[in-house]
Formats: sequence, C-alpha cells, structure tokens
Amino acid sequence: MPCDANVDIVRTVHETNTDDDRPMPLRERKKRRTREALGEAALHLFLDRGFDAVTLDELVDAVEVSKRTFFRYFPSKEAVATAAEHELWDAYLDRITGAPLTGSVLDVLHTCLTTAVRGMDGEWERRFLATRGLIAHTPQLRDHSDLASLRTQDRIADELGGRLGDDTTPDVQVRLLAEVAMAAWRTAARRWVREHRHTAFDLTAPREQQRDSATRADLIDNIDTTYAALGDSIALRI
Amino acid sequence: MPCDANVDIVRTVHETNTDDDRPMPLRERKKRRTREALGEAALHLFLDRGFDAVTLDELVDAVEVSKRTFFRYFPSKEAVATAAEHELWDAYLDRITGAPLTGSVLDVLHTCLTTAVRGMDGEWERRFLATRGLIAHTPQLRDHSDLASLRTQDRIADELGGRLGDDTTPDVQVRLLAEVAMAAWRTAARRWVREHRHTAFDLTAPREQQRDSATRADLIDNIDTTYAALGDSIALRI
DNA sequence: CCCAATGTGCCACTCGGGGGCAAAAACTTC
DNA sequence: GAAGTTTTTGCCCCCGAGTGGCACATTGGG
Repeated sequence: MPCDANVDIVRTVHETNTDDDRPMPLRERKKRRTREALGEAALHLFLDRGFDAVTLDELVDAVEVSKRTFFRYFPSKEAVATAAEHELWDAYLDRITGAPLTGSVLDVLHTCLTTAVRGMDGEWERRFLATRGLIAHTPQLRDHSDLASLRTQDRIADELGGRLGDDTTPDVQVRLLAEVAMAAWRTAARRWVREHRHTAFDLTAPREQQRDSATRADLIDNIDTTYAALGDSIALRI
Repeated sequence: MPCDANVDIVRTVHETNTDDDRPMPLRERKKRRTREALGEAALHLFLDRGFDAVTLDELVDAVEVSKRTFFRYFPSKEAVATAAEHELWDAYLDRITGAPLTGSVLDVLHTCLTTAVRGMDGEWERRFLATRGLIAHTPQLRDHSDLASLRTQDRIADELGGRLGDDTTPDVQVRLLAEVAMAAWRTAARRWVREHRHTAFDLTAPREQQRDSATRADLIDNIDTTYAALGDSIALRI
C-alpha cells in the first residue's frame, strides 16, 4: 500500500502549480515539477518510515525517475530532505547583499533573517516544518543542517568582508560576527523545535492545525529573544 | 614501492613506545599499538597522496589489520584523520568539568581551552599539525572537523547547564555561550591555518623546523586575540 | 592445562554516489 | 512541419564506505 500512496503523491504534485509557470519555457516547467515531486515524495516517505529506512531507489521509483536523474537535482540524500532550509539560506543571503550596512551590523543580520523567514511563502512553511521534524530525530540530518548553517556563515563573512572597509575592520571581527549571528539562529531553531516536540509534523494535517501548534511567528519570536539574549550571554557571570 | 614505505611505517610505529605501557595488561598494550599504528599510517598516507586517493583497504593493508578491525577502533575514515582534534576536545571537556565556575564563564571556557592546548604532549602537536594540514585542503575533513566542534558545543552546554543554577540562568544563555566560545575557536583555528598556509605540514620534518613555522604558541596567541575581539565584534557598527 | 572472555579475520552484503553513452525530448530554423 | 541542434534523461557499469555473522585465535583466570 505504500506504492499506491506514492503514485498519489506524484500525481498530486504534478498537477499542482505552485507559481505561474506559463511564461517560462516547457523545459523549465518540467524540471521544476521533477524537483518539487522529488522533494515532496522524499518528505512524505521519510516522515512516514524514517530517513534511514527509505533507500534512494525507493524514492526514485516513487517519482518514476532514475537515480542518475535524482543526483542532477540534489547533491545528496540529505539535501533533498533539507531543501527548505537551503532555500531559506539563499533568501537570507539575498537580503544581506541587498541591505545597506548602517548602524549595528548584528542588527542588520538579525533583521535580514527575520524578514527572510517572513518572506517565504506558505508552501515553504509546510515543508520547513516537515524538515525540522525529520531533523529532530535523525542525527545524520541534524549534522547536515548544522553544516549548512556553518557554510552559510562563510558566505556571510565573505559578503560582509567584501563590503566593509577591507583594512579598517579586521577579518577576525567579521568572521566572529557571522559566527555569532548563526549561533543565534541555531539556538533559536533548537529551542523552537524543542517547544514543539510533541507536534505531529504531519504533511497532511490541515493548515489550521499547523498554525495552532508550531508556527512561523513562534520561530520569529524565538529569533528575536535569542538575539536579545546575546549580550547577556557573552557577559554571563555567576 | 608504496608497499615498502608502508611496511616501514608499521614497524616504526610498532617499535615506538609513546608512554609506559608496562603496567597495563598485554591486551590493552596491543590495542593501543594498533590504534596508534592506524592513526599514524593514516596521516602519512593521507598527507602523501591525499585523503580521497587513499582507500581504507590500502590503509588497513599497510597496518596489516582487516577493515573490520579498523571500524572497531574508528567510526569512520574521517575520524582517524582527525583523531588529534578529538583528543583535544576530550581534554577540553575534562578541564571544564574540573574547573570552578567563578566570575566570567566565558573567561573560564577561554582558560580551559588554552590550558587544554598547552597540556597536550609533543606527540599530539605533531599529529595535530598534520591533521590541520589535511583539513586545509579536504572539504570533507573540514566538514567533519566543524561538526565535531558543534557536537563539543552541545557537550559543553549540557555540562554547564547541569552545573549552573537550573532556574536562574535561562537555557538559551548557556547554549549561546557555548556557541560563542566555539565560534572563537573556529575563527582562531582558521586564522592560524591561513597564516601557515605555506608550511609543509610534513610529518617527517624535524621538530625544530616545525617550531619555526607553525607552533602551538601561535595557536594560543590566536585564541587569545580572538576571544579578546569577541566584544568588539558583537557590537560592530559602521 | 583447560575454559571463558574478548578481540580479530574473512566473507558477503547493502547502499550512496558517480561516469559514459545512447536515446529522447524540447527548442530552433527554414 | 521537418530538418538539425542542444539539453535532459535513462540505463548500465563501476567504486568505496560501512555492517553483520560466524569461526578462529589470543589472552587471562582458575
């Protein structure tokens, strides 16, 4: 019976038009559909039976593509499970490159992050919830997610280092700033997922139920309070 | 001709008695020898031909153990290459559990780290240098190393959380503190390795030459200045 | 000296990931 | 709308990391 479910997944996804894909060429539309189908089927299968219990062969069979094709869309099995997070990091980076660097740089990073979270669409929210649910009980995925945040740090530091006066501000400070900013994210995300440990992270749950349990507003609240706690933490005395 | 070299490595290692292993039972001595032989041969082979170019089969052939045995000593190929780092984290954790928590907690973590670095023996320094050399041009190892620092963070936060007043200090602060402390390490280590990018990281180089190029004193200096820059970084304005 | 415990070797196996090449689909041009 | 060109895909091969089972050897204790 998982077979029927998978076929259902595929059809549903292929009929779903998340955005307008009329103006873009057919090739792009099909690629997008395949990518979304892979991502969606992966979340369903992983949540249903566990990340480790599902082999790539099963996944590609469900979406009816070859394993070779899978690796043209995602670099690893972990990547398809955490695609939503990667999209957030890309959006975050975009905000940073577009933001004017005035005043406290840490505040700028903070604002960019929250606006990036707010800027993602509802479809993203659903997938992100599922991804965090997977991460919560799959060490392998947790590693991958943490690593992605570290690499995002590097990109932030590079971007900042290029824009700030190269000589005036030492590289160490920029690097540390990126580290601290991501530290806040990791702490906030961890706290957020702990608060909602008992939620189902069910992809098929109606939207309202999700809104009642774990929401993006909660996440943003956690980010805000975590950034606010940074100063006190660094100066903690007992 | 790599075969001869490997045999040489094995014999050399097996004859080397790093510490006194007379008092401990024969089984323990043999296990220790095997572990050290694996670690040493791995560093030599990886530095010589590159981490990816060396297969586990080659490594275990060189040390004359089975692949099965290898995995009874190290959980992964990456782990044997970064064994020196893991030892540092264990020593670091030991210092933290033994240190009294008075005054600035960040200062305590800072001191524990530097004394831990100082407390490692000369044999460790040689292996650590080699490990960092490998990490510098092997993304896979860099990931593994960064991940190890993140997991150490978790252990620190758990330890600190257990000892600090559970109710008075919020969990977020402890978590952030551990994050910030490790951020300083990562930044210092990265800077240190960049400064010595042109060093050979040669295991066979005489000790004096190593002291001239990349030394533990340099590393500790970097740690100190990075910790000192923390406050300025977090408050950076432009 | 024998017996129990522990460590080791060998075997075969799974699974993630990548390369080469030929077929097919999609865009282009006439 | 039929040619040719380019991009995308499918299929088959391969490799290497990591695991499990079982028989064997080595060590330590009575």
